[in-house]
Parts: sequence; C-alpha cells; structure tokens
Amino acid sequence: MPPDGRRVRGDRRRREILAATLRVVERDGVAGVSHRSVAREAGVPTTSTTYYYATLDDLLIATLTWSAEEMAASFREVPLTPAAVARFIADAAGEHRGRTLAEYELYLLAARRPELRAAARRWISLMAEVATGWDPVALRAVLAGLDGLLIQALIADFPPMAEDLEPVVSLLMLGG
Amino acid sequence: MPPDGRRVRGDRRRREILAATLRVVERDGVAGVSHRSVAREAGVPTTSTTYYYATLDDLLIATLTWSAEEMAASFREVPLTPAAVARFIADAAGEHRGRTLAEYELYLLAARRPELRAAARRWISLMAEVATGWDPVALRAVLAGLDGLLIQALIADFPPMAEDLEPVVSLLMLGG
DNA sequence: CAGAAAGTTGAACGTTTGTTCCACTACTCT
DNA sequence: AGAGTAGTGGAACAAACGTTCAACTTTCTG
Repeated sequence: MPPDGRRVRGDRRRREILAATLRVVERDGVAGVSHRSVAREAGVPTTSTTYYYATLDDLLIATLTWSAEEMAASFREVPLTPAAVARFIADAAGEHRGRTLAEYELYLLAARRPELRAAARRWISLMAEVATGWDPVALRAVLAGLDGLLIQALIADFPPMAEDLEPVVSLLMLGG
Repeated sequence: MPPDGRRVRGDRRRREILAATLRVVERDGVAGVSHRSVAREAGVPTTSTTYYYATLDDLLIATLTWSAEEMAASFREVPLTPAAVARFIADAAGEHRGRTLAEYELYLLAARRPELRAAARRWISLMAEVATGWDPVALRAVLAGLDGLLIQALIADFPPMAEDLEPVVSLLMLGG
C-alpha cells in the first residue's frame, strides 16, 4: 500500500513546528515559546500547533528532547581526540548554538522535573558507554569539564575557536 | 541625622521582594516569575513590586545578579582544597539549590544578552583573580570542571555528597 | 504645624495567553 | 460512490499578564 499522503504531510508539518520551536528557543528562550509565537515562526495557523501537541508543555518538551537527541547523536560521531572534541565544542557555540541552548534549557527544566533528567543526561550516558575501561573518576572529571566548556562557551564575549579549546580539552582528557 | 524610617522599611521590603523572587525562580524557573506570582510569594500587594522595580525584567535581573553576587561572595570564602571545594558543590546542589539554579538561569539569559555576561561570569573572574600563578590552561580546565560538576549536580537523581565529589575535584585541580 | 517626600494599595486598562469549538477540505478505503 | 479519517484554520472563551492611575497613610523636614 502507498504511504498515506495526509500523514506524510502531517509528519512534515509536525517537524516544521518542532524546528520553529527550536528557533524561538534560540532567539527568546523557553519563556518566548507560546502557541502563537511558534505558529508565527512556522508560518502556520495557531490551531495547528495545538492539533499536533495537546498542550504547550508537550510541544516544548518534544522540542527539547528531540534537540538533545540530535546533539547526543552528533556527539557519538566525534572521535575521542582533543582536536575533534574541541571542534565539537566550538561548533556547539557557533553553528549549532540553538541546539546547545536548548540542551541547557532542558537541564534547567530537568533540575525541577525528575522525569526529564534521563533525556537531559542523554549525551552523558552515551559517552559513559563509549568510554568503557576508563577510570570512573577520570570519566566524571572529563564529563564535567566538557559540560563546563560548553556552557561557558555560550556566555563568552567571542565564540571560542577550536584551536583555543584544544589544549584545555587535552589536559582534561589526560586524566583517563 | 537619624536614618529615615521610611527608607529603612522600604529597603527591607525591597529585599523581601528579591528573596521572594528567588524562591519563585527556584520553584518554577524564570518562566514562573510575574508581578503577581512574586507578590503572592512575598505576601505584598501586586503594585508594590512595580513600585520598587519599574519593569518585570528589572526585577528579574536584579534578583539574578544579586544571587550571583551572593554565590561569588560565598565561593570566595572557600579554601582552594579539594575537600572544601567538594563541600561547596554539594551545598550548591542542596542547601543553596535556589541560588545555583538562579546562577544558571542567568547564564542562559546572558547567552542571548551580552550585557548580562559580566554578572554571569562573576564567580569565574573572581576565581581567576585568586588563582594567580596558575597555568592558564589548567585554570580554564578547573573552571570548566567546576561549572560542569555544579550543573550536573542539579540534574542528578540523588544530590551528590561531598565525599563522592572530592576525588573528581582533586583530579581536576591536579593539573594546576 | 504645614508641606514635601516616601511608601501603600485597590481598581482598572488593554494585551496576550492556552485552549476549545466547529465548520471545512483533502484524502483513503471498501 | 459513499463512509470514514486526517488535517485545516477562523472565531471565540476565560484567565493571567504588565503596567498605570489615583487616592491614601506614614514619616521626615523646615
């Protein structure tokens, strides 16, 4: 049987709404997300956002967990060398800034809502899986260091470049 | 001349409003802060919050920068030993959780509003001052590690204890 | 004691909010 | 062809919002 054309278009619109929500989060933060602001950003009527996501919270959480999943998947492709990790961090503050902002918006929501914590820690548990054989203490130090470099990169006056980050990443990874 | 009783009471109420705002931020995040929610929390009429802070943004920024200043001042008292720093982090996720949450809410606002960045990085520049003579790369690694430990402590299933944190802090500080 | 200054407060304004309803079109399946 | 399903979108609702206003009390100053 051929794919249902209605569902195909519906899924596309659902994804467009998610992407529009992420852009609103990047620009105005979680506080800027409303049915109307997202609908305006996506170029769809207000009611369509409530059609696909029953409540605003559903829409917001779907966007943030999707974004966190994207970030984790992207991180999985990074070789665990200082140069590659430094490049990942630099990109997270530049090209993929919205995704990184969304990650830490999710962190803050998860701090108050335990059910969101697994999603927020997605990239952490993923790296913990990859780094089998590492010393547990060293692993925790590296994970903390990367999280700190990422969030500090977001509030730097000038977006850090990979070359500047590399020695710091290198020192952090030395412990393993 | 004796102190003006009106101003004394006014300053007290201003501080109560700040403290109430911080409690709202702790419970519901920045999104939960409104003139009415803060006034309800503080037990004052709605108009008094607008009397002391012209706009809601003024109130929010005043609260977050005040809280960040408190956190920086508190950090300044910590001896730079692994045990003391680990204790500081454990308390930041427990006893002083609201203050820590406010710090990272400020981070996220600062990511989009450059004028807030100096306030957000207050504790970082303070530690950079204290750690004269450290290797710059090692300092950046430690600062990132501490930031990461703090924010990860907020989304841990169980608040980390100082004893668990100490070896990680110790390893991070070894680089200096 | 009079007047200025500081703070207090309820009522009200226009706007935006989340969400629901309902009439409607587009498409699939039997 | 006709029934059922998926998606569309304008209109409307009550609630909450930020902010302003004006009348009021308390306190200090000359």
